[in-house]
Amino acid sequence: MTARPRDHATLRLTADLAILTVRDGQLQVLLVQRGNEPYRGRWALPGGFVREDEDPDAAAARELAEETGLDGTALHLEQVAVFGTPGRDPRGRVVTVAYLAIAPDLPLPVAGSDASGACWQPVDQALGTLAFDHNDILRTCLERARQALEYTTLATAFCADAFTIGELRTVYEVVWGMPVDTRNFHRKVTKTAGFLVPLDAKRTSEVGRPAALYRRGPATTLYPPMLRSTVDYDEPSASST
Amino acid sequence: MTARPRDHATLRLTADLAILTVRDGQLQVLLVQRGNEPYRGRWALPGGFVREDEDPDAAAARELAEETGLDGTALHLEQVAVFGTPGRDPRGRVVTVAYLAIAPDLPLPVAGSDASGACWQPVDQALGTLAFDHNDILRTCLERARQALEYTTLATAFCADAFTIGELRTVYEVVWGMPVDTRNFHRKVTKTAGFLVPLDAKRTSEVGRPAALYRRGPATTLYPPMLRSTVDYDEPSASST
DNA sequence: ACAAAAGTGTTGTAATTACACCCATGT
DNA sequence: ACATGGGTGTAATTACAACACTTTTGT
Repeated sequence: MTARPRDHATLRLTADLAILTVRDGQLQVLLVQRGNEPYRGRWALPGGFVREDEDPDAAAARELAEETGLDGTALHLEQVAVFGTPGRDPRGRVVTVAYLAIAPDLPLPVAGSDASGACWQPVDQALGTLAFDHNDILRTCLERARQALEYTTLATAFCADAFTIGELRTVYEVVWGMPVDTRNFHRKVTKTAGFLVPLDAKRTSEVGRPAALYRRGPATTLYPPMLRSTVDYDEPSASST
Repeated sequence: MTARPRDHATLRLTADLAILTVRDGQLQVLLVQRGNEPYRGRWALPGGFVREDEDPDAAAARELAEETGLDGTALHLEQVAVFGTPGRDPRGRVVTVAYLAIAPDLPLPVAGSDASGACWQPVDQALGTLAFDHNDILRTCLERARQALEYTTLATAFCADAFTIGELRTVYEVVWGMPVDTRNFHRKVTKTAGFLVPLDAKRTSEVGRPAALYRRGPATTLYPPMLRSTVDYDEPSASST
């Protein structure tokens, strides 16, 4: 309990975001290009320092709003994990809180970003190329997102205010990377109370029968869950095994 | 990207632990009594500062070993959430990483603790009385534990090396706070591949038929999950709604 | 008419629930 | 003998996977 000198090293805290969306039938993540050393010119997850009188969650919401140009509170944002291995940032002792954010397919090419460049990239393409330990962070956030689709109504966060069941199904297929039976999916989501609220409108696309439009319902959890055929749920563990 | 003065406030990081166990048919948590201001004399979750060249996960494992007197790597330990609201600690800017740890019913009354006192307390009794924001932290960890019992084999972490199915069932009943059908539970856990490994021994208690002994199997996930009748799964969200 | 996507029906199977019932031990 | 907890059998119910099939639009 007595504070010995090395017992309370001061450090800096950042909030890094994995902002995911579905664009062009792919799962994409918002990246910024680093303008300074280290990793100058490399792509990284957007993020920034937590300010002196700021809650980490608030810092994440602020970053999210800055990067997307949208009101961050309108988007899904959740804490995922802390990454604090010494040496993970060459500039010194920096611990980061990783956040998962979900955005609908934004029309804008991301304005107002404070980095030298920002763009959406397919996660498959981004994984393995990122600066710092951001590949690990992205992988962890991806796993969280895949899991959340099973047990929660998170998938609707990928959709605009009004969406069709086909669009929602595409979210599942893209995030999980596997096909989902259209017929069973339709029944499942329409019969889960509170998942979808039907609207009195239809959307007619280029081809095919017009689809009914829905908006998000009040439910946040899915019971029974929407299960993937191949199950590989793993509880995040901090044990040093 | 340019580092303005207030953009990288330095702060101190702690790791706080909710160490849970089942004792006397109750879910209990390990608490320490604070020896210094603030909250002197109040009970709090064990924890401590993350050292200068230490990973937060390693700090948690170290604290766990100190408090329980056991090798921390033998116990289940997982990151749960970050609590960093400014003002949560009157001593200054302190952000904490909350960890959930699970221990079997330890025979020792916790030796070697560095706080002025340490003891197991029923969580029902502890909730609402703790120092700092530890009530919130404990509640969050509890919810995580309840959830993990559904989808993972975490319950075995509450048991000693060898245990009976009845003991395992008690864990579920105590953590969930609801009765579990003995017959169906037995079938469920014995038919889930990799959950339990039968031992060639039986334990005969004071009364009743001797029960077969088992040890943990290699499985970490439960499929299909062990579902509670009343479902209230809620994904932790950091959105400032 | 045809292609394409939306949406409904049906059937076999897996899993859960809610029981009744038997087994092995100490007193 | 009987109480107590361990363990098995069975039937009704629910949910799901895998299909065939119909509907509604644009070309």
